[in-house]
Amino acid sequence: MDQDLAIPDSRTEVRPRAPIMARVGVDYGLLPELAGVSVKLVWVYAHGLLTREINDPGITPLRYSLLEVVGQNPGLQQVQLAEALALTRPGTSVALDFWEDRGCIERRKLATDRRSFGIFATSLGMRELERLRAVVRQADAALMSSLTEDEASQFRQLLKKIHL
Amino acid sequence: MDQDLAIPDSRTEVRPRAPIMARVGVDYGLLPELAGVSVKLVWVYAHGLLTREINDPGITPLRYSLLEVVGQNPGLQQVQLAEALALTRPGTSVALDFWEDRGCIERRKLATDRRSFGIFATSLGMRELERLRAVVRQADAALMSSLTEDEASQFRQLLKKIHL
DNA sequence: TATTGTTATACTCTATAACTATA
DNA sequence: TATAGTTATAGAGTATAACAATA
Repeated sequence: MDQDLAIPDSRTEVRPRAPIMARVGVDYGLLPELAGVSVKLVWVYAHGLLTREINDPGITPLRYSLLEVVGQNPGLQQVQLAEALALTRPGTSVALDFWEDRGCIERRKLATDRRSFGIFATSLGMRELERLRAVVRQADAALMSSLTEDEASQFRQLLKKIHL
Repeated sequence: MDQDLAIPDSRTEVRPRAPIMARVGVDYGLLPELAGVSVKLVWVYAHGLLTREINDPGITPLRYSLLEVVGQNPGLQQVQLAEALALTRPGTSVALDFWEDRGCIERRKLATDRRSFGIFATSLGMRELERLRAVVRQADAALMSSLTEDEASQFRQLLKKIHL
């Protein structure tokens, strides 16, 4: 697999469609001053890195997040998963179908309320989750690779100060 | 307009669908450690803030960016605009149609190459751009409102170090 | 009557393909 | 033959609406 060491010079390939804003002859006006614009560019970059590192068109970052929460919280109902990840109920259904088709999760009928299920990761699902965690950690490290350790930890703190 | 002073406590209304990750009883596992996850949450927050501040469903952040570049670079061709903003040519066409319908830009036939146009902001377009700049600056300030001045400037620097 | 989950449907973005008019 | 721009079309992703089963 040639993606394992593809951290250093791969930024241009990995950024599929994002403006560069260091282009000769184009004046971006206010845009480079806006934090929001930089946030978007970083997000596009991060999403591209992760998508490439995962290397499986079916597994989106969001679907990985779902598997992560299922693995960490065995037996949650679909409504609870939907709320935890800010998904709609139909979206949750479809995403769980995806993981169920891959044998990674199972829906177990609840004895107490036969309308709903408890969602559990299978042992295959737990192995898949472990595999994805390594991949995701690597993509996140690649995202931070232009920062020092101190800068990266500052960056994480500042991000949380904004969204928490 | 009640949105003018809606900076302080409006975060929950402004964040339409983003997980909170400080929920009791749900373990998010690896997710809170990932910078990429925080970047996405901040982006969703920023997009929501800006969309609400603009308060016009037609004017997306991307369309504002286009008007900004047109205003700063009179006479660019559509292919150049497309490249500068990493848009497809069809996407550029449609976005320019939007601003042309609003009387904000005009396509002027080039004498040198009758296939293409020079794109210019009209005087109405320049006024609209000025109006939007104020709105966008305000949304960006709101995005940074939980940070001190120093933190905000650090944050901008770190973002650029990642995406530039 | 309200809730869980599913299916059907629609809407937005964005991407590609096909077309025109020029070069 | 290649390029600028447009129009048509198709694919994700995500939203709502309608439905079936159960409470």
